[in-house]
Amino acid sequence: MRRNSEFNPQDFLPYLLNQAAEALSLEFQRHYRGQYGMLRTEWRVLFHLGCYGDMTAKEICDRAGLHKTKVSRAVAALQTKRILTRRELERDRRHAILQLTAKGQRVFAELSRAAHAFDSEVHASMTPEEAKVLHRCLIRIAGFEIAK
Amino acid sequence: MRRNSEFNPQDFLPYLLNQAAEALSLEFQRHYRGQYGMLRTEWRVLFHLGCYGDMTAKEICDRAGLHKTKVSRAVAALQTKRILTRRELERDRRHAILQLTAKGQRVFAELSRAAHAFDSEVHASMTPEEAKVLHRCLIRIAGFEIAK
DNA sequence: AACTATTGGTTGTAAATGTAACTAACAAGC
DNA sequence: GCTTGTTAGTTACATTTACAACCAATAGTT
Repeated sequence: MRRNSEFNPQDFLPYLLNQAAEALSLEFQRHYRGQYGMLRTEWRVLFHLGCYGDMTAKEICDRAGLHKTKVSRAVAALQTKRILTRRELERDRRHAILQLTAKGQRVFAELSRAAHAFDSEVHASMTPEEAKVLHRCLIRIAGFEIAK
Repeated sequence: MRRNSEFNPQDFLPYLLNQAAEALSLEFQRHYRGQYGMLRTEWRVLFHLGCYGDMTAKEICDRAGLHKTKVSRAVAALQTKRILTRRELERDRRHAILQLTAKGQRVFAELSRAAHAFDSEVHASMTPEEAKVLHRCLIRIAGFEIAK
């Protein structure tokens, strides 16, 4: 079979985007996985709680665009790791506010520093203007929905 | 717990990149999954064979950055779907050249068109210069390795 | 030829994910 | 109060993926 020269994987945005995302994720994973045995979803939940403060699982789902079962399991795991605790609301016992423990805050601080450093390292490979354009495009794409 | 205002998920490149990649992948998945019941790795294998012509599983692994077990299973699945066939080399019976069947070529042509259309749609949300910068940055990031 | 190493690829099994069904708490209508 | 609906969250089960062990073919060494 002959080669199709009109199109190649690197020019297909979903593909390229995935390669790039995977490269960075794999690399950064070493920090939360290696040091704390956390999974990606756990790190994300921790990240959100650390950045935005206490909130319910539902709020994390909405903000992070994660499915509730994923969050549910991540929360359970973080709980057994003594990284967060749940506090039920008396006025509505369906809700539970999640909050980081002292340990959770330390871990977040640590990973947050690592994330910062990592981010800087990646940004070092581009100019400030490139970074700005990249950020803008990604934000736009992340909110991409079926326009049809 | 109080909010950490110095940093937020949207500013962390691996996170943002993941959100963007997932948004596009989920969206495009409808084409290969819905129409042909293919998994992402299968679509990738098909994509590579369609774009670059016949090759061995190993070559797909290297080009696509996929693990051999993933490719092995995707190839098996595509084989039972009559999308590709394997032809063993006489000079080295460890290798098998994978090639698309007529059906495989039709499916590739179809999905390739869809990919093109999808790509254009995404690019419509940015200027040509933005697209160029985005592409350049992603290529660079996709090749990102531990520099330490 | 016999012995080890390497390579291409597959298979087995555990971990992780997605989907749907479920429970419990509350809300609204009657 | 009782039914119906909704919301927050969990659990069960089927797919998918990751990781390691494995097999078969070849290459390299003696």
